[in-house]
Amino acid sequence: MASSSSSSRRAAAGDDDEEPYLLGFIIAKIAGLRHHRGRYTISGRENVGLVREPLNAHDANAIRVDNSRGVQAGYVDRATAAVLAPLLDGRHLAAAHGIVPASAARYARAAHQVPFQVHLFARPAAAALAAAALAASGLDLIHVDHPEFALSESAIVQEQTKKSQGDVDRLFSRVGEERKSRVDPMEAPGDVVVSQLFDHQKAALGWLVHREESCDLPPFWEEDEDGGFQNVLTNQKTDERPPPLKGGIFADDMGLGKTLTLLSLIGMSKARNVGGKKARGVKRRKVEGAEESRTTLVVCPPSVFSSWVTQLEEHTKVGSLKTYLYHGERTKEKKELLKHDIVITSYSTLGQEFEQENSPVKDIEWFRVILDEAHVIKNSAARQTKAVIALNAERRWVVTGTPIQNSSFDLYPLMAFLRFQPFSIKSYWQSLIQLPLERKNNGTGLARLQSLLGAISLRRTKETEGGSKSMVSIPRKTVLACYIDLSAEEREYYDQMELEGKNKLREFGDKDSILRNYSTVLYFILRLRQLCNDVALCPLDIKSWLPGSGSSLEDVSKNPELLKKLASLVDDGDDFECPICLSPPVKTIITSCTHIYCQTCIMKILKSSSSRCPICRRSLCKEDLFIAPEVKHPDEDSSVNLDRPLSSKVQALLKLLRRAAKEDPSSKSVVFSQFRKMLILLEGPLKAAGFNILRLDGSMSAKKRSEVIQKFGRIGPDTPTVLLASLKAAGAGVNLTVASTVYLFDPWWNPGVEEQAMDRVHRIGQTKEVKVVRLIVKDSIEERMLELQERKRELISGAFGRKKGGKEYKEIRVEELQMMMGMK
DNA sequence: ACCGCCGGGTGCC
DNA sequence: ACCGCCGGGTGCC
Repeated sequence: MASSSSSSRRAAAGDDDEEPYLLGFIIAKIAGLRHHRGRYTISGRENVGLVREPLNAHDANAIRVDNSRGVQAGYVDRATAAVLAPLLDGRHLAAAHGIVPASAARYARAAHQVPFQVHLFARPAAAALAAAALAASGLDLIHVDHPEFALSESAIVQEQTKKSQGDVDRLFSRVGEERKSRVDPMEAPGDVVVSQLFDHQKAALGWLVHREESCDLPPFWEEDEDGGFQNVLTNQKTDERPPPLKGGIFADDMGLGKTLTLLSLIGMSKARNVGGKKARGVKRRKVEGAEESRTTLVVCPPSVFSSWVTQLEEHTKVGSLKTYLYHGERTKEKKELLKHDIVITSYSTLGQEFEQENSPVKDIEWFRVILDEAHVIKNSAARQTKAVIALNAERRWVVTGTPIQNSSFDLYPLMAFLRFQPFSIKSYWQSLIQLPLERKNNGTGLARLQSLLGAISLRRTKETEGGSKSMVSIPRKTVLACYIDLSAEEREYYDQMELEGKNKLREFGDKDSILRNYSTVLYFILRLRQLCNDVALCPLDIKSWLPGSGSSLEDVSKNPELLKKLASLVDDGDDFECPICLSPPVKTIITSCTHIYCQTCIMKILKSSSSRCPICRRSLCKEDLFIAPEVKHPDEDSSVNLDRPLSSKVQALLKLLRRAAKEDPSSKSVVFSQFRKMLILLEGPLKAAGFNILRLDGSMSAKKRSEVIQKFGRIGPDTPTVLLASLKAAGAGVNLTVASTVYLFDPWWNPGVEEQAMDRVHRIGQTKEVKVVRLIVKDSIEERMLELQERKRELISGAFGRKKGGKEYKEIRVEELQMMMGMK
């Protein structure tokens, strides 16, 4: 539901008055996530579409929520929909548009519902009425004059991309690099092409065939370990494999023989088709049935017709490539066209037919479309351009002899033609490429454009040729465990905590009771895990949280339940955000209903309107707000008490690191922990031992993070050799291949999370063998977590199938808890 | 009992 | 969903 624009007649000055503007937003919930595939693809700050479903059988007010790829994620919760639907239907609201906070996106795939912002647009004439209706309904309209919140609809898109400008550039340059994987050259099909190809043409042919037939993910897409797919640029996620980009830009210099190469490509698929029939009988025939044809449509300016014809005559066997010139007087029969291997037409012919009823070129599902001298589609408004973009074909090529990245015309139509997502979506193209390009003061736009084009195009000049690297293969990875004995003192703490936990569990008794007290059990598990790492993680850290300064609000530490909730959030290194301003909270407030906001954000709302929690609508008064102590910023915290003896695990890590440094002083390591605090605790001892270290965690801004990664990537004397990283901060796309050793400081029961961490180091670009060392405390919850990992792996690999409906699922969970506590 | 309370079924719309 | 909510079963202690 985009805000509609009245662009058709904008002569009169008063016209602007009709433009819808952003009234503000409300916080609603996406409900029913469990029922819709779109939940897998919700990512942080994703814009989601709201689609009114007046004919929904269950609720006439239904409003569907689609993710940015158009896949349904759920519905707007019933209560909110009941308010919004009449306003939308009555045109009091011109549009509504959702945005999902990053923290909510993180749990969307597991949750039943997540909160999100719904931005509301109204025309001035209807705005007052809409606002009044919203107020009457009890929904809190958060106005745009909120300090953190100055945006228009387009600003939302900008906001989304702005957040990681540095990351974005790194991603672009990475795409530019990775494309250069070597592709084998190919000989022209002898039964069609009579000429001998030059080496560079064979290489080009190999590349063209590779592009058409490889099943690689399109640029910027990566597969994650749970079988889903993520676009590292836009953060879109999907569980359906994005289709490969079959085609690209063939931009060799004039005179290198592009047309001959293309004829070889066309002959190739024809020849293969014939050969395949013999070799693979049934299978091939089935595929053929699904395809309409093997006919290639060539679109070019009429001046180039003759070039194609002469090249055909000169280089191909007579009659081996049947060609039809679709220009001037021409057939209307699809069948007739499909009898040929090549149909050549002009851009203007296509343009003419674009709006006609029976145009065979428009309707045919072409095997392949080639746009030759593609400059014609520079004007995105032109009918010809639209016609070309609308053509049906799986394989799409743009052929040009001029280096297009230096020319000034709009390349957006090209992306649209190639169906190269997300650049084929105008707003993405604009914000990622076009705007930076126009700003010009830095090279951002051009650099991105070049790597983008580099990823999908082949361009050789007459002077330089080749430049291909050998295919990358990744060296081996070995995983070892280092078992650690706790000191007598640590063991005492640990055993005591474990005993307490076991007693509690026994006290709860039956499964239901355990489930009711789930959080308490988790609390013990958390504490035990912390004790394995370092006594200092627990429980002193909670005591050390001092009340916020001079506020009239009550300190959360007087409310143990809420404190526990906050503690687990912070300890797990989860960076949460205020759902009102979508930023990390400033002066964190936790409500009695356990929702987290900035102090200013929530106060403003409570003052302005209904005094209810924007997330759960429970009524709130000042006594329901608790101020959380400022989460200490790591930098202020590095002066850790060094008098304390080092924990057994820290000592073990130091030993391992020292040994590795002795063997190879230049080797680099990454230490992963799930506890941000642990990383901070490690800083002091490691520095004291003479290591040059860096830390990377979730509390850092995207900019800071990329800075850290960059620094760690430097090679040479006096460069950092140890990176302390939190599992979650080193997310998808982060490349830590300068390191060759990984220390997993603490285990996690989901093996996938650890895999992901290892893969930051063990991935394309790694030149050394990778060693992964798990640090495991003997006879502790950590050993049991390893066992659980094993079980999970079995579960994942399907050994247990899918027989866990309802109760059985619960049983597994309770068993897990009991097992963790050493009771089964 | 035209109630309260318990506990199972249930879960977007 | 480890919730809330609905509606059926139930009914001194």
